[in-house]
Amino acid sequence: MSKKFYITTTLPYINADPHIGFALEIIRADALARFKRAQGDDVFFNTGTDEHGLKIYQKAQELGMDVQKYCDEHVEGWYKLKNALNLSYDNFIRTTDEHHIKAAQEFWRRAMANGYIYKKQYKIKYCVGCELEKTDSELVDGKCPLHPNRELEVIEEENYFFKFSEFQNKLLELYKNNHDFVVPATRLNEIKKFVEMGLEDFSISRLKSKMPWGVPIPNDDEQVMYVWFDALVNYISAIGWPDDEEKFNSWWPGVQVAGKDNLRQQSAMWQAMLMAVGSPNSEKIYINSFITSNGQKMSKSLGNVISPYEMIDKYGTDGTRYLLLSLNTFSDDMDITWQGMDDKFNADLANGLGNLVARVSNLLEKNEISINVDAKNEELKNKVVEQIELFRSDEAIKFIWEVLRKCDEVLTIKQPWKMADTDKIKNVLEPIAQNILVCADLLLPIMPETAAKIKDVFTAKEIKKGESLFPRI
RNA sequence: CGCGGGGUAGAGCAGUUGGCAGCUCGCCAGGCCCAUAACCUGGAGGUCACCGGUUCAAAUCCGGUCCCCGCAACCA
Repeated sequence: MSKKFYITTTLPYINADPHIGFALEIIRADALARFKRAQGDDVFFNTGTDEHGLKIYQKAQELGMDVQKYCDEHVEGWYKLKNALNLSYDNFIRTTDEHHIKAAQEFWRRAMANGYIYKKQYKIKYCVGCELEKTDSELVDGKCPLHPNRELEVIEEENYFFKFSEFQNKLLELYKNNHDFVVPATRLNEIKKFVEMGLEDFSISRLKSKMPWGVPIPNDDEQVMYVWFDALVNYISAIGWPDDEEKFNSWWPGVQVAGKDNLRQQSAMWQAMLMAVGSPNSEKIYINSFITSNGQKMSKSLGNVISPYEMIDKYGTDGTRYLLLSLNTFSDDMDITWQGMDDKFNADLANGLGNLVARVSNLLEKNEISINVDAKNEELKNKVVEQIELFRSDEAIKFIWEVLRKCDEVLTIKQPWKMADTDKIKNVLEPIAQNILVCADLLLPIMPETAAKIKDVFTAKEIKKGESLFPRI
């Protein structure tokens, strides 16, 4: 029986446009999913959209639209990403899906039955100027930075709370017993420290009168679930929880990919929630760093936003996948610029891989040579597999490019274009073409179309040079 | 003394069982001419933030200083 592998991204908020950071997240998940499939594993790859909450509700109100209809329209922008980035996900969940809503409610019931949900009064700081609730971290000197002359109102509200505080020791134990539960290690360390400092219960509901756009709470008409409480449940509702237990158990626990802004939610809160309903914890959580542009956070006001669609226009789907997968997302925030990406595209893809395929296939065509395609390079394969397993596609790419570079070097030294004897030419070109084929195989999870094209070129009976893979920019 | 990360060639980075300081891009010179003005070779360029300590030997270990960046909870 083949191994089961479940991987999921986080669910982006539906009202925003697809962000480059999410593109990175989902491409990385996609590459790992494709890799596992190529290894023969049975893979389930989940993504989707988070569709509840105040922001979405307000936006729909602004537009005078029915909220569900607003979501139905906006989800199209997210569906588009599948083709644009050539994603291979098996499931696209929407938190407004009927099944998901029922799952979230069942999750609530069980957590409640186990004594981890309770009601309490709590104080909200409210800025009349903004007409918004303010958290302490938003305040400057105890005042709203936008309206420093107004006093904040304190409103008492009764909400449901989740007993997060009870899970401190269990979470610490989880981290202690699973040294790579959160990858990279620095993030595990970060969350460990956070949990060690002590946990406070958090509110998981909102008054329906103020914000009706949420999952209804079982046995309470006055409140709805706070958006992320329901959203997190998607990771298990997507694989059949709670009604299809067999399916659920066959896939869970799974691997999660998230941005560093999600470290707490995924590796602490969500894990505590799973404990609260008696489900196993996640298998592993990969935390990506952020992508910055010109050293700054991308923001509309700075005008330095790079959208995935712009990248695709310029570099193509595989070019975009390559550039993003070349980043080391486990280090500091990664800075990208158009100039830098142009340079890398030209160096690695146009001058590197593309040019190499062109020169080799051209020589094979001119001399009418076909090659034995049964090629192996175990050493390279092992190194690449190891890195992909560690979620280090950037390192895997480095190993592959070392080999490609070597191919260029051998060509220059042996100068097969000067040779007259076809056998001698073949002796030079065949091993090179075979190495390229091995690389193509290994590149399949990273650049699926390009890998297929390269395979087509060199496995043909009559090899033809064909179109260039990556024209220079 | 809140928590965490970082400061290595012009740029981006790698480099912990301590042992002549590396990679990619860019730059300069040469080679090659099959290929996408592509490819190959060589070179210039760094007192590894600073100060002190341990050691035969420190980018790497220890102590201190300066600077930068995240987070500080319900911002899903």
